Amino acid sequence: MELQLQIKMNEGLFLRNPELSDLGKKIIKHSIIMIHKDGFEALTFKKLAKDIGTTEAGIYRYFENKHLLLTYIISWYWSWIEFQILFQTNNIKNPKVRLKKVIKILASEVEDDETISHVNESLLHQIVISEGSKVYLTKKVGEDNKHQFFKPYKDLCGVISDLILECNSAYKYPRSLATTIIEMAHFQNFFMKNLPSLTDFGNSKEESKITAFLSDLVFSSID
Amino acid sequence: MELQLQIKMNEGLFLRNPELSDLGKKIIKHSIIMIHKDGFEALTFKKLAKDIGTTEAGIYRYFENKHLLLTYIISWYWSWIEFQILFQTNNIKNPKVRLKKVIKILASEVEDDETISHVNESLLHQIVISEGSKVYLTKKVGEDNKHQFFKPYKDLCGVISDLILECNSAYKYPRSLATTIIEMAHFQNFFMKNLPSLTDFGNSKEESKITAFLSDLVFSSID
DNA sequence: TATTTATGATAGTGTTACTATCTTTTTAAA
DNA sequence: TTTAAAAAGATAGTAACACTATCATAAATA
Repeated sequence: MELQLQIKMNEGLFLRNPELSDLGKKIIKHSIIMIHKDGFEALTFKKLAKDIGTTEAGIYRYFENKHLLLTYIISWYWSWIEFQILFQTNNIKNPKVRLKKVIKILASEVEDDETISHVNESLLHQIVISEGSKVYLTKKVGEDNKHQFFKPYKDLCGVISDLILECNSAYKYPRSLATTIIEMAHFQNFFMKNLPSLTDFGNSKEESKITAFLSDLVFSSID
Repeated sequence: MELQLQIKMNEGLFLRNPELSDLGKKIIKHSIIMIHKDGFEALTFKKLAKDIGTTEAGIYRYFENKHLLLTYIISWYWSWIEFQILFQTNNIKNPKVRLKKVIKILASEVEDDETISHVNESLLHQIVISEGSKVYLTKKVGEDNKHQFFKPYKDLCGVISDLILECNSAYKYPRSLATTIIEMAHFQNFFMKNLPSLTDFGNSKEESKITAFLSDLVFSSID
């Protein structure tokens, strides 16, 4: 059996769908590699083009600018993570066990998804940690939001929020707690690796401790 | 009685100390206004110079580049907030009451500090919400950290962390909880105003609800 | 009064973020 | 198989940006 997962992306993010051609997939693949290596600020379409073996114009035919390219790959990640969560928690009846699993998925290194060869999910995960918030921390948030560019993130937040309510229907802040889990899973990871004194796991650098912290935080609140 | 608060800034952040001249203060003042208006990405030294009535070179004599200028004003903010916290919680004996007050200070609009005329703290607060994390979300974090550029943020984290331990000396994650409070005070504010469905206070848009959420989160954890 | 220091004015350079155009190759319909 | 349409390659060009450099002038200080 050979399955292929295809994530349907918002059409406003691209000019030509990168999933439908070799060049498109190369753009995704190499932009992930390059952003991971030197950071988003250092990415230029010229360098990316050279890396791929095409020209600047070639990339502009797929993405209007680099911010939309970043928005694309980050959105893709959120959709993919939502699927991972639905898949991996599918058979778990107990909502608390499920929520615990969700926290773990969000706070752990991801394993590469072999069925999608043009995306290195592990690198992408690290990009989301250090560049993810730049997608909405702009003056154009409102506009981008109108185009529904943040729907995957919101959907994920919705899934977690519902799960929180399943654990405790009386809890008053399910959405804010959901975003807190998502953002902190990443921020604590970034701090642990880069500014360790801002966390309590700077020495060990074990991701399992982030899971422990978040679980403690969440279940203290909703129990 | 006339007091003047002066925050001693890390000397690596500037080439010439902006606090010591008219031009320097104008750079701070107008960069805050401009970043608040159009966002950090849109800021250029040329536009800033024109606004002030000087030339590009004039600004380069104070700051090596715009990222260091941002780092400067954000650091300044964290130092200022730490002072505000120490000052406003000075007489409060009960650590829980004090921690509650700290959460409120972090999550509320700031009032302008009239003693420092070249800084509009209220605008600066909004800048810290939407641009603050960009200061460390770069490939140069490690290097900047070595230069101690993040000391004010870390100091604030330390103050809050100590306070958490005062409330409950057995709590295992005081630092991570401190950064969670700081970051979430800002993120929830940003989401509330820009992507309201990610929070539970999107309709009312009252900052007091963020305080309520964070208090609930924190005191559930440490009690 | 002499000298250092800060500022102003102007020019120049390499790079980035595009836009445009024209040709060649690939794909798909007739 | 031919034809036309779509995608990709090649190249050029532009405005803005992030600087660096230089020289003159004004202000502060010794």
